[in-house]
Parts: sequence; C-alpha cells; structure tokens
Amino acid sequence: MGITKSEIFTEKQNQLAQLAKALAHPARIAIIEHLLKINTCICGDLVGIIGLAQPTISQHLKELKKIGIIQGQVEGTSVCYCINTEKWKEISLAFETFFSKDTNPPSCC
Amino acid sequence: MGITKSEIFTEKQNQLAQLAKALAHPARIAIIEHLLKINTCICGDLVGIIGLAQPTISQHLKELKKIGIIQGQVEGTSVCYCINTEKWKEISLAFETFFSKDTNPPSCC
DNA sequence: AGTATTCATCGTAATATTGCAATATACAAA
DNA sequence: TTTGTATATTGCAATATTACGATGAATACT
Repeated sequence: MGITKSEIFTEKQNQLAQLAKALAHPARIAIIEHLLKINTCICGDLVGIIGLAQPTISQHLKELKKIGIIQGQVEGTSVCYCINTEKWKEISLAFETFFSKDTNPPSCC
Repeated sequence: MGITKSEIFTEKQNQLAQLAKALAHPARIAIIEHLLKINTCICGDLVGIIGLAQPTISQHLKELKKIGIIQGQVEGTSVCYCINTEKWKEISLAFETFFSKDTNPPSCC
C-alpha cells in the first residue's frame, strides 16, 4: 500500500519517525552539514555544492523546512537558508531522549 | 526516479541517512521502544503488541536487522529478538556526533 | 506420520520518494 | 518595459515503501 498506519501509534512515535524520515536522505544530511559548517546563511549556492539539479535541491529544502530544522529568508531574488537553532535543539533532544532509553544488555543474549 | 544518487555523497552521509531511514517508521520505533522497555528478548509477541499483520512486522524486523540495531535468535519454533547493545551504542553515537556539530546561531537570522 | 505453531518469503496493490525538464513566479537592473 | 537571475512548482518516469493474503520452511507435539 505504501501508506503508513499512523493511527495505531503514539504521537511521539509518529513524530520521531517523521524527523528520522526528514534525515533519511544523504542530500538532506549534506545540506544540513553544509549549513552547520559555514555557520551562516547561504543564498542558493547549494545546487553547485551538492551536485543535484535545482528542482531536486528545492524539493529537499522543502522537506527540511517542513520539520522546521532549517528556515529560509527571502533576500531580493535569492533565498538565504540557515539552521533554525531553536528547532535544531528540539530535534536533537528528541533523538537524544530516544537513545538515552538504553539501560543494560538483556540477560538472554 | 525514486533512486538515490548515493555516489555523489560521502560514505558518512550515506550511512547516517540509512540509519535515519531505518528509524523512519513508527512501527520500527515502537518495536525498538518495546524491546528497550522489557529489557530482555521477546519471542514473537510483537505482532499482537504492535497491531500490524505478521508479514508486515516481519518486514519491519528485517529492516531493523539490516542495520544491526536488533538481532534475532531462533528458539525452537519462535525467534527471540533483542537490541544489539554494541550496535545500539554505535548508532546512538552516530546521531550524537551529527547533532553535536551545532555551534552558534548564524549572525544573519 | 500427521498436525499445529511460528516465522519468513512471495506476490501484489496502493502509495510515496527521487530526480529532472519544463515552466512559473518574483524581484532587480538596464 | 524588457531582460536576467534565483527559486518554486508542475508533471512525469523510475523506483521504493507499506501492508497483507497466500504460501513455504522449520520445529514441536501428539
């Protein structure tokens, strides 16, 4: 079917899955890493940097904007992107919380 | 096309994206959370717990096994699953490293 | 052997994702 | 106003994902 039965899961489970989905593409990882590295807004050069066609980059940016991890600011004809620090921390915390659940290895393995 | 151009990205970017993809479904989050909660191996009951058909669960388990985050041990007619602690730490670290890259908010926003 | 139980795999339908060419939109400069 | 530049949207083809019924393989129990 290709459609997820999200109604049978908790809000948190769906949320974390959605965050993971947004990160589930190397181009999107690359975009975020680049934005972190230059630590400022970047206006458009992403197409040249990543190596995918402009509509494809635009689509990936849309996915990232959807979960709020990045934000775009119109600056004349171009749009400047940067990490949304607030949201970044939030998302970071969501994963941290998930991974902190670990305790001891089960006795059976 | 539906096919990712992984050859234009770094090994690390592809790896992290793949890990994120494995977590990008609420059923797989739910499976992991359950395995963490009971902190021991579980023999099969996941179908009843999650609420999806047996082949669907089996498929999700396969995805999780593919990245090594869980492991299955045959026990008679049933299979006992648990978190692979070693791998869990590894994956946890991969995300931690990614999210630790944050520094200061960019001056432009 | 025959039967039941548990899980994996196959096949298939519905939907989603990825990527890009073509086109549209918005603004700036001439 | 026209031209150029930057980005978004649309439409499409190829492929992937999600879900499940049917079937298969393996083991345990009579």
